[in-house]
Amino acid sequence: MTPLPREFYARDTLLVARELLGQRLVRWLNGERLSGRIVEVEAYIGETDQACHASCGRTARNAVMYGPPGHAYVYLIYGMHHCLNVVTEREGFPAAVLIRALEPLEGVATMRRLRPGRPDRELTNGPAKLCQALDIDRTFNGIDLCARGPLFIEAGTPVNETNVGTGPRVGVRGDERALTAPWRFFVRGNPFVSR
DNA sequence: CTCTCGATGCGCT
DNA sequence: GCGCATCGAGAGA
Repeated sequence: MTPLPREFYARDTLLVARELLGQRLVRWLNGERLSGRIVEVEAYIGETDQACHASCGRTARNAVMYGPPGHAYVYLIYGMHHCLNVVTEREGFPAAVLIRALEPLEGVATMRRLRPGRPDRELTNGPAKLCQALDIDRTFNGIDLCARGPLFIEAGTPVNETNVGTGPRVGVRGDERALTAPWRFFVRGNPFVSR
């Protein structure tokens, strides 16, 4: 329907991360609407966060994180997988939320075709898996998620506080703070949460 | 189910 | 040249 407004993203990253749970990620692919409910995210906040791609300062790769909020930051990892983030906070401050898992809602048949041989629970239960299921690659890096384009986030079903789980981020490296900060948020008990 | 390990491209030092 | 915000195959239990 309507993309979430830029003001949604132009806030504290931990608040945005928490409130992204339950929202709906929408992807238009060849005239078909694919979508999923966001059930797991992680926050990456500023140059002092050693797990953040901006921890070594601004580069060509992480430039989008320094830009205005509400844009997609998509990167290639391990030479073969893509990960989707949404840029948060004010322009000039590098921060983003990684979308780690979705519960498939629309276009499941197409997702199955894009991830052949996988059971339904493994269509979108990881950051690179969901990019594969929704056909998201680096050509989406920098696109505006607040426009009615091929990729955006719209209002979904809110997640009650008692159903929100938190914990340290997955697969990160860095100092004690990076390893232990509880900046991963997920919907408790949801079968599509990764790991 | 759990664990281990290799794949593979590219941005950065 | 190194190292990565991951995934999936294969082995074992």
